[in-house]
Amino acid sequence: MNLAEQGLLLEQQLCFDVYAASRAINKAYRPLLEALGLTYPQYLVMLVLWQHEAQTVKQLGEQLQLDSGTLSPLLKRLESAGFLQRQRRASDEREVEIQLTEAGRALRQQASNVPASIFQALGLNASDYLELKRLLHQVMASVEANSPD
Amino acid sequence: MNLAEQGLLLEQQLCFDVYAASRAINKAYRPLLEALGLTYPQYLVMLVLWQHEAQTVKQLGEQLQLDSGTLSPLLKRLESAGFLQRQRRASDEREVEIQLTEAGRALRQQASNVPASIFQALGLNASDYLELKRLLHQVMASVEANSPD
DNA sequence: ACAAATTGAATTGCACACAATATAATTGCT
DNA sequence: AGCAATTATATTGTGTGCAATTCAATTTGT
Repeated sequence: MNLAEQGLLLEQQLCFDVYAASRAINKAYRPLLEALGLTYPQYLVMLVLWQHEAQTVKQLGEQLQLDSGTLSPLLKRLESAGFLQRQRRASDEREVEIQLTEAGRALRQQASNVPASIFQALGLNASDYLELKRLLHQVMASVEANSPD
Repeated sequence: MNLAEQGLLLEQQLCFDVYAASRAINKAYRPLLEALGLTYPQYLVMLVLWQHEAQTVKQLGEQLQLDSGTLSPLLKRLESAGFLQRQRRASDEREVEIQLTEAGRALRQQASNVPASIFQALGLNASDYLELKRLLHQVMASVEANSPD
């Protein structure tokens, strides 16, 4: 087997591992978030909003690296669920401001035990946790330098 | 801010990083694979088939951790594209055997430069590459121990 | 001032993911 | 042999992701 063919084997490793780990983590969140009526991407949006209540779609997209094609329908579902409201900003009618409802704020308390449960499920000690985070950031920085947004 | 609230901040870090890195990597593959007429999940299926030509849907699913709900339509698209054929196995008609076509085999040569390009784009040295792989495997093992397939 | 370019969201179209269900074939049990 | 349980795949329905397009509002250049 030549070098190129080896690549097509080794290849599958790291990138596939990131992809598989992402799906495995999503699966771990599912039962916890189901109790809150959220999917994992919806939970991420709520996390951002719990930190800073009023955000435009664009600001959410920048933090989550998601575009309006993903966020628009997701935010509508969260609005239907009663967790937030969407309204055009008066100062610039192109922007849509997202605000939590009381139910959306209340959900934060119910979610308070989720992070610890997940951390537990990941099975990493503190230093491995930080090391993994560092390596993922390095990968993202490199990849985005080559294929910018 | 109490501990639970801190978790809802820190929280976003590692799991979000894995999720964001997975999407960033997918984006890096996109232009390379577009030239081959493949998506990233389709490329993963082809990688497995290049290693071992004849596989059932179940065997592919075990290696990729994907179920028939994802694989069935994906394999039909690869069949439409002319890269593989699907046929019921005579010895057990519940199984569908996937076989590469000549075009599917030929695609391997065109893909031979993809792994090196991606490795380059990841911007990791060999030891970081292995460390990241190790940590992701550890996460997957822990997570799957808690929420088995 | 005002046409052209830009910006922010939404929409459309396509391709995953995955839970839940359905269907058909095989195996196991008696 | 015959029926229940199991197995392998497909289908359905919901929810992302993201490229490409559209549309309205704002900003820019002259």
